[in-house]
Amino acid sequence: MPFTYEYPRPALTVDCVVFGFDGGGLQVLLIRRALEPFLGSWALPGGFVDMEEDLDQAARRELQEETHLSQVYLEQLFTFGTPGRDPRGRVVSVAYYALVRPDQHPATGDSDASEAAWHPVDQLPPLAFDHTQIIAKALERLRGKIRYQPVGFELLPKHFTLTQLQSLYEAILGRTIDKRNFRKKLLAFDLLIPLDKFTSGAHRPARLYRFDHRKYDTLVRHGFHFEL
Amino acid sequence: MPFTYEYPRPALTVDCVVFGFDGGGLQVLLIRRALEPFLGSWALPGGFVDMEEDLDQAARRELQEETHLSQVYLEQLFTFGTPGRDPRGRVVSVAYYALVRPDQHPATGDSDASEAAWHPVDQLPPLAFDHTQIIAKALERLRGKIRYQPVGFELLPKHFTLTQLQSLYEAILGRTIDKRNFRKKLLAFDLLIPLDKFTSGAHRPARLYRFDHRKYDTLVRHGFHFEL
DNA sequence: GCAAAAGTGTTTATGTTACACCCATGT
DNA sequence: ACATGGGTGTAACATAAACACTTTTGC
Repeated sequence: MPFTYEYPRPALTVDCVVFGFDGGGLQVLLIRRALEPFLGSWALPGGFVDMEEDLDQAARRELQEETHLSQVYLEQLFTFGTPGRDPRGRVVSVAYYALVRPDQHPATGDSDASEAAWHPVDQLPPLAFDHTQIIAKALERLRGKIRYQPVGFELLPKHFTLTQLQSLYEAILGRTIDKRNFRKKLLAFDLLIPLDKFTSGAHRPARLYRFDHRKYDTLVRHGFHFEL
Repeated sequence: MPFTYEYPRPALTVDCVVFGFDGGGLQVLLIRRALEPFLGSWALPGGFVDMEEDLDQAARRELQEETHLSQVYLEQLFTFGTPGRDPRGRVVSVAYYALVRPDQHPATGDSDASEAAWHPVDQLPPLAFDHTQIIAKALERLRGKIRYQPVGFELLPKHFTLTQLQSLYEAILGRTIDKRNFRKKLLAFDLLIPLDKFTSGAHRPARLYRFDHRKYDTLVRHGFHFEL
């Protein structure tokens, strides 16, 4: 069947808010724009959606192309379409957010053409388009989500210590948490598998754990609800 | 600045999942399609986004045009863009969901050209496009949202009884709730204003309440978090 | 032996659940 | 007077919060 709509069409893009955690604060991955408009400004990785690809695919492709990231946790965030958000004309953007583990982080100041760099979420430079707003919305979503879904693990190495996990929660939620209560509560879910592996370094070694995705999925199917 | 992108563009539409509550179960407002494809099928109200209008505006306009609804609670849900979801070609749809009060309900079997009718969410007819999926996603979102944001009030008359409110929660959450505990908890928020107005009818009159939106907004600004 | 981070239990306060009877009205 | 839905409190239980010291390592 031929495609016969006569309506004018907005351009359609995807943009990705990529979150990372370095042990200290939450970071966002930005690229320097190599094209007008906003040439040279920091911006979210993203670009035009191809005619035959799904929206998620478009987001993954752009991430790959502009930041060399693949295999990340990715979720649709919100669609931004206010007329005027792009100086060139009507552009509607489907925004996504991604969570990447430290071991997946591309080096800041990557050799590639499109320079990508991590920026602390609370000290962002001026950004192209409405990307500041998009990041604000992504942060809000992440803050809400982390409390009732175990997405935090996507920001940590596969093997992590309870202290790392706690620091992550503290960084995202923006408040301190009692160590004993935190550990008690998380271990009570019985979703963290203790490993026979420990950190080494200047101080007492800490036990490493991994998150039991399989068990979590099974529990969810049986109506289980993770909460903080 | 002229608009110079050379990329092919998907068509862009909005679709609205309109929820209503009649005291029994949760309902969705559907229209019969007056055009191909899916002529005569039930579908969500929706249509093409104009070049100069915001996405929310487009959703409100389509609601007005197809169901005569205005002034409803409206929120963006998700953007559906899988190639093939529309037999005519690539169409990306930004889905919204709306909550309407019983006193705003358009009469089922409206006189207008586009026939609109309420359908119980758990007994939907076959729908056009991927609208069944869109409704499923909207329901999921509503179920999640009602527990931590006081959106339920948008589905009730401005003045309502505690029993109505409880029935609504039971309908959406799909389980029964203890009457005394429910009332205790809700009244403890101190966000329901008791009125000097009562229902009349066959039995003991029930006190009417209204939700204190102002106070809620103020509390939220001070970090308050409504939950169940 | 000291600095630095890891690890561990108990008590108290708070919130959640379970549960049964009387009340006001229309017919 | 009876049928129907409206309205109310308390005790048991479970969950969350507060809180301080010992352990292990590298230097």
